[in-house]
Amino acid sequence: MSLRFALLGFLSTEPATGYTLAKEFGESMGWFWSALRGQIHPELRRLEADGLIVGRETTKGERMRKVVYEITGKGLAELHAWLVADTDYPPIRDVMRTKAIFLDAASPEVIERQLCRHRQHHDVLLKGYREQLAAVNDGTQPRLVKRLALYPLEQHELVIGLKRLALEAMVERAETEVAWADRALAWLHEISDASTGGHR
Amino acid sequence: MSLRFALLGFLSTEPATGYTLAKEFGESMGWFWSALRGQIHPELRRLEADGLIVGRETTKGERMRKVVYEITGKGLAELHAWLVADTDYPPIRDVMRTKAIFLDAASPEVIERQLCRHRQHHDVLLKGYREQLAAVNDGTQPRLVKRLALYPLEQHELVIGLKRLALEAMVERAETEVAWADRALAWLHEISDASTGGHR
DNA sequence: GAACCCATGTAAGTTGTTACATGATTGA
DNA sequence: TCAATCATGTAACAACTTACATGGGTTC
Repeated sequence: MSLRFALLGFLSTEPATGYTLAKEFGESMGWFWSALRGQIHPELRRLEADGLIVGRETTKGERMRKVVYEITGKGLAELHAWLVADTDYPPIRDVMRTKAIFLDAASPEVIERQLCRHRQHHDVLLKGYREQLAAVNDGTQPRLVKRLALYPLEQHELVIGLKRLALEAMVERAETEVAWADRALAWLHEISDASTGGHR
Repeated sequence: MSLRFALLGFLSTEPATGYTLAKEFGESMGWFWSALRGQIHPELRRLEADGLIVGRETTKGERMRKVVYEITGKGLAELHAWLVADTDYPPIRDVMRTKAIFLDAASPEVIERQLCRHRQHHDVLLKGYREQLAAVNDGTQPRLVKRLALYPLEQHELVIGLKRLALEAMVERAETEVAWADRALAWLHEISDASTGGHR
């Protein structure tokens, strides 16, 4: 159910087309909630059917049809209800750790490779989140700028602070993963050295 | 596709019934990969159809039918192939952070409540993971004991180490979340105090 | 005999992925 | 004119949740 609210949240900052939303949910918005076009277009039609958004049909250039979606009062009310409601957390499904507990059946080389890739995966994410955070901190993050325009000055600290906290959480998580992989790799080398009889 | 491999992994330690698997994937195994009966029973039938496991029909007591599933050679080969293959990481979908960036539309009380619940959610998980980790460290974790029985003594350090690492990752993640929530709450109180004119 | 655990199974619905299918606009 | 980008949509499939439906075994 959360894509629905992620879309409403996005549209509560500014109207957008399905295409734009799909791009955003694969890019900046996708740092928190990702989704593909195949899911977004149908969801938008459902949101419109429920009266939470309205699509205004226009054209780009002469003939190119496009639909700009705007959030409605009812949509804002739904969004607020979701913000207040208890968050329901997804069930735990951790591929890497599930793999890790059965990786005793593989060679040290395979284990090492999996840990390196894990490190690399999260290192890429880490760089992305740090960039986003830097943009928030120097006031160049476009989504944040648009969101701030909706609020009076005395609220800006709250708006910025929440976005910063969200990004900091993602940074910290990625850092934790990288540090974990490094520690795991160090341990692996330690026990490999020991079992090869202390060669060097 | 990972439930398939989580089941194969479990069955590579010992045979089990669908019921037992469902219980495990809601309990100890569920600390890494959770699944419900409605998904497990059909998946077991698919695994059997593919020749990766075999179900041996027995009875409990006089009349109570039960099917104990065992992994086959082909199943072990599939499991090993998955261990070696590149892990594919799920797309990012973080409910709390998605909520956080739109929470500027809610009152400080709502924000505080969401952060408290977030802290509580992860604190409960943290306690669970710490218990599991303690059991691994003092050799009383039943799944680990069974897994160790499959390996010669000189491999035990590796088996234990991998399980410990997996649990440590979960502990660290939960700790990071709790610390984040605490920091967020402190920040929230700070800006609330400031905006109410420094009363006390 | 009541409560709780062991054990199986399925069907409907929701969410998410992948691939197909189409066409206009912009800029090099 | 070619490539990239803007724009829409759908259909098949895979993964997961929820609810229904049944019945034996064990223990107090």
